[in-house]
Amino acid sequence: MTTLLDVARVAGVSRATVSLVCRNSPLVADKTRLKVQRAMAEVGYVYNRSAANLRSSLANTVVLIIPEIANPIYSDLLSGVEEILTPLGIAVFIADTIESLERQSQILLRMLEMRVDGLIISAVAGTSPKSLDAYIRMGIPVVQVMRGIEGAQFDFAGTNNRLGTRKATEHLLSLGHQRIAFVGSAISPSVNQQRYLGFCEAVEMHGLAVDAMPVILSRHSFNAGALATKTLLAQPVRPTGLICFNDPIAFGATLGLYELGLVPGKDVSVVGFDDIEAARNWRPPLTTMSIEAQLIGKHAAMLLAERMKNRDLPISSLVSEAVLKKRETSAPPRIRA
Amino acid sequence: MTTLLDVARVAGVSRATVSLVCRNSPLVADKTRLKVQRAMAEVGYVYNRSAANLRSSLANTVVLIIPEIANPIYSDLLSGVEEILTPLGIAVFIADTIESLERQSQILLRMLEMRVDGLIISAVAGTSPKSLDAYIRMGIPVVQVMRGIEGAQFDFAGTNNRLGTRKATEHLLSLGHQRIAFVGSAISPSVNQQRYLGFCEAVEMHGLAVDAMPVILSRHSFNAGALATKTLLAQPVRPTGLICFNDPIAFGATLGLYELGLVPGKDVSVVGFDDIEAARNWRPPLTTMSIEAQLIGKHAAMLLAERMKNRDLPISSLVSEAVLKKRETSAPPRIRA
DNA sequence: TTTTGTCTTTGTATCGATCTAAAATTCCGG
DNA sequence: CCGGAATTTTAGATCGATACAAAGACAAAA
Repeated sequence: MTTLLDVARVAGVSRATVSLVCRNSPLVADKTRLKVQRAMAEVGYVYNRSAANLRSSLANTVVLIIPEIANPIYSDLLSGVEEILTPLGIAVFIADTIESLERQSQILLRMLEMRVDGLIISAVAGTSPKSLDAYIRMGIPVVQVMRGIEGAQFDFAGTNNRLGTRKATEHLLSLGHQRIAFVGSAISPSVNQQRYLGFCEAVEMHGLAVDAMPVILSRHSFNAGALATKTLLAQPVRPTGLICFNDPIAFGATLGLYELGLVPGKDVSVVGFDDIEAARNWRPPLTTMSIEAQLIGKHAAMLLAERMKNRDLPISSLVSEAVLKKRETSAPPRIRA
Repeated sequence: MTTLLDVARVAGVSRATVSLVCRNSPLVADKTRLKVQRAMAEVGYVYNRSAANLRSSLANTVVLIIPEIANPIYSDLLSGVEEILTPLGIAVFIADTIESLERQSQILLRMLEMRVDGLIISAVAGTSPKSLDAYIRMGIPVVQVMRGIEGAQFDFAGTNNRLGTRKATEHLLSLGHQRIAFVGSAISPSVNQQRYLGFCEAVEMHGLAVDAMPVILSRHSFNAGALATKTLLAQPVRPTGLICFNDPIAFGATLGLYELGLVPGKDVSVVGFDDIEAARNWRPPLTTMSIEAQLIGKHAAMLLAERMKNRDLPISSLVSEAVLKKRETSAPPRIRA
């Protein structure tokens, strides 16, 4: 295994100089730099980050902790994060907690032991702020993304859920729908609460009774969305529009409609939430609220980068607004009420 | 920041003893171990992995490099890998190359610099075996998964693609289908080649003409699958069954059928490949070939673990057989030919 | 009591890069 | 060609855990 010393010997300079070249410091003269780089190539030198990290306590590494890697919004989020951090020479690792508190604390400990430079976390429901105390003690910046931790004092990047569903619901109301169902989440109670509130706001602002609007909770799968939809449409008075908690549920809803011989966007309108990539590739293309996950990722990364530069900044939130993507699953209701 | 020395002082033992406790060595007496653990808790000690890694050149870390994190088969793969490696005290990191050779080499370099203990890689198309030479030089074990690298001498875990599509096609043939289309991949030429071969084999073994079977290539999106399907069904002689390259394309195919007013599994049969979680949650549940990605993940991890113990083992492959998951999108053709 | 052997514990050198402060070199105007 | 400033380079200590060999503790056997 070759080290700085080997390179130094071949290049005929000191260890310290080679180290400076590694970190491309402006201190070294161009001639020397070239000589060193040639020597590095010659001996096949590979930088040892553990050693560097031990001495400098800078890992140039940030971890993105997400609850469910299979959910495509997190890959959008990741690409936003990388867009900001990669040019800064920071590597981004991903860790998947699979919605398990135990796994999450394992991962948190591991990252602490690795002395990562920062954390972007979409915490599992029920996470205690105490589980991040060690990070505060060690001065490692933490940014919350998408999901906040109750009672935690960290920067946050996310979307305005309440406003988002309000806009979605207003869209259907303005198309003339009078009976709109809310297909909520049985998985993320806190976010669901916010999104349901927005739904209620829109309905009330339109002078309709919230009680008249059916509500059902669903898991985040196609099948669950389809079942929920079939249940809703089996009721005596059918809704003409569906506001879904997220896109996968909305996809399930359209599948459920097809099974009932109904055409989404013609017989019943369906609106999703998130705007994952599949939404624009759906048939028919799904009307949904875009949270612009990639932008949220950029926000989170920017907050983290700022705080890495200066830990005394006041805590801040970057809450973006979801925008309506009107596609083909929403239209005026067939029969005006 | 507290170190081994701080703990040692509080516990009244030497630094070396504390180090042994960290690695829960059986050498320390139970009484001492307890004393040390109490001291650790008291001073809030956090293990420093960079220091440990520098000295022992053991990172207890393995990286899984995948080309597309949004593809759900990789999350199954990951869970299989973790099932094997986590109990061994090895942390698994995920890195996403987003099908970019440049990003892949960045990541490979980074991992080398971190002196990870092993690599499981599903390489980007066009990867040169040379890009892994440094790993051979440094004696870091590498296992290929799902996709092989042309000309590389590493262990491999994956599925038998040819046999898989052969079985899928035989399933439709045995149901009585005479005209079956192959909806291939425009993205992964090498895997597509293998899968198409299996399709041809089945057709020929059944005494039918391969030339009579329509073939079309598709990207891996719902939309592309739907379009391909509509193109196929616009032909004068319609296929009664579709063998799709993977599940997302098959999903697209069912959506395309719905748009044409046809019912998947009744009017036209659709068979997918991979058996991602969404397949059993699809409406109707999708008939598909399960590659058991989780099992493949376990295989890859086992191969890696073996090689970490002994680098002189002969190179080996673990190729598993895909199994048919007969669900509701396949049935005998409507009109017998 | 001494010897032997098993269990535990420890002192010290070491891993490879970085920090610091100081030394060496170069540059330039006078 | 010199002095002083600016630019480069360097020696040596250091980060925190681990390897190794050797020492200490203790019980049982002689």
